[in-house]
Amino acid sequence: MPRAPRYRVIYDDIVSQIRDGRLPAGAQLPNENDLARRYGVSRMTVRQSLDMLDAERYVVRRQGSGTFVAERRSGRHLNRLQSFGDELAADDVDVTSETIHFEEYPVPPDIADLFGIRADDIAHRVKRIRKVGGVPAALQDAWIPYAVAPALTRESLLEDSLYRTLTGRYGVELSHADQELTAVGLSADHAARLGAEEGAPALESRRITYAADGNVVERVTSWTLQEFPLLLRIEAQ
Amino acid sequence: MPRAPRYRVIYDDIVSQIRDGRLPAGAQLPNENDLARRYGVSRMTVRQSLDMLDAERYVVRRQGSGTFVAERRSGRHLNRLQSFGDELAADDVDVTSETIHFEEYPVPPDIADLFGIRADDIAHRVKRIRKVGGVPAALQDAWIPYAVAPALTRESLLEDSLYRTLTGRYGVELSHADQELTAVGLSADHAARLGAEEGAPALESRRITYAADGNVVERVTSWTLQEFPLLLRIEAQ
DNA sequence: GCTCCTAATTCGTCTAGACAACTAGTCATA
DNA sequence: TATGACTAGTTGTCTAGACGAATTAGGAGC
Repeated sequence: MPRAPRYRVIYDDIVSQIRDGRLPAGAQLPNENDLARRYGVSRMTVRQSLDMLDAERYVVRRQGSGTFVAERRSGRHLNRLQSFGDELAADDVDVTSETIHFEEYPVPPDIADLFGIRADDIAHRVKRIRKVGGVPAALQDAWIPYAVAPALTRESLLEDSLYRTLTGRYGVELSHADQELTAVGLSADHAARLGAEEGAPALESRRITYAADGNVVERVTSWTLQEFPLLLRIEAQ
Repeated sequence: MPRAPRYRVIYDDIVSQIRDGRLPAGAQLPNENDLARRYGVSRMTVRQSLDMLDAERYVVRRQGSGTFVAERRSGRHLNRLQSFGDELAADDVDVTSETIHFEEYPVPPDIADLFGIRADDIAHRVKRIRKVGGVPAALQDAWIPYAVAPALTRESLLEDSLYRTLTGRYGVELSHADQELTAVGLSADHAARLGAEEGAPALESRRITYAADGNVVERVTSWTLQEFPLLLRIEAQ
């Protein structure tokens, strides 16, 4: 593990303060000069951390006034790379997961190509139903290269999200994800699993997640029912 | 028009070079010290411009190697706030627009509240069909406060995108947009206009665009057929 | 009470450097 | 021919300031 740059350490520290409630929504952060003194860095370095926090909507900056912890909106926020559960966490709803399929499976050629392995090599394949307040909300079909998480078990997916398992247990440093969104009609099989009608409209998402070293970490296709919108904020150029 | 900061001027200049092909995809930019000399600023200021270009995928930076113009993927890129046409511009397809409805219309209460005007005040309402290569791809239903673009005409929408009309002709400085995505089945009316079956799955997007001064600039609901995916890149936290 | 002005506070922009980390070559050597 | 060390070039990180722009609180004057 290479040592993280200081602005990253400061960013992580403030994120953890926001996550665990030490810095509640709406709270004002110490001003930039104070932060610089406290962390023992120059103001420019603190600003680099705040730039990241701002870009990811953890904080709102107001010139002349201060920097404040952002209020969260309801829905699934797509601006940060995070688990399905975290995306919804601010809603105070119960997000659960039911694994309906878990095996090590020979990969088809397109997935093999994506993962940079040989066709018919083994990868994890996990299908899960995500429920919100006990109601099925989405179905996920994930491929994970065996090398990324050799000891992945059905149990390890129960207690924690795949994202936290990968980043925590396997030390994978995530970089970014490319996501493709379309509307589709549910197949009979998928509809049955989600308790919906065949052909019911659903949001199909094909996501490829990359690690910091450039390797592909997972390829997930998911179908989300229309009652669960995705939220997205786009910055002006 | 307040004078733009230097990093923004440099950003705009490089974007325009990329847009018009002077900097083609894959080309290497001058190094940061060169750019600083050319624009007569310090390297940190150039880096601020490059940070923005990087965040919006205009360029890729490789430590030790250089900064390069990014290759574009096919589809509609949602990471930047830009017009429907610009989202698809890199695909070398012909994006056209057919205005099927244009009038000044009393706003319903929810829109009035959003715009900060009184219910039954007047706003522009524009419905358009967007076509890609002559084929209907999406239907857009937009509300624009009268005050934002008092002289908006049907003709002005023909020759240029709404975004460029607002930013160019009316000097509106855009800040960001909040977007909500769901899958829906098309209504009979919408399906007919898009040449699709009633109930065909479509991506419904409800977007609210904000100006830099905090005012709402437009509220657009759009329905996109399933053949035209949206692309999105999500950064790790 | 009210308005206007001023001062303090805060974030925004920008400088001119320094050194570290990384990449892609070149060149000597086994 | 391969390998490894070296080097030039590039972006990454960081400093210690300076001044500008926006907001807010408080006081002076009415």
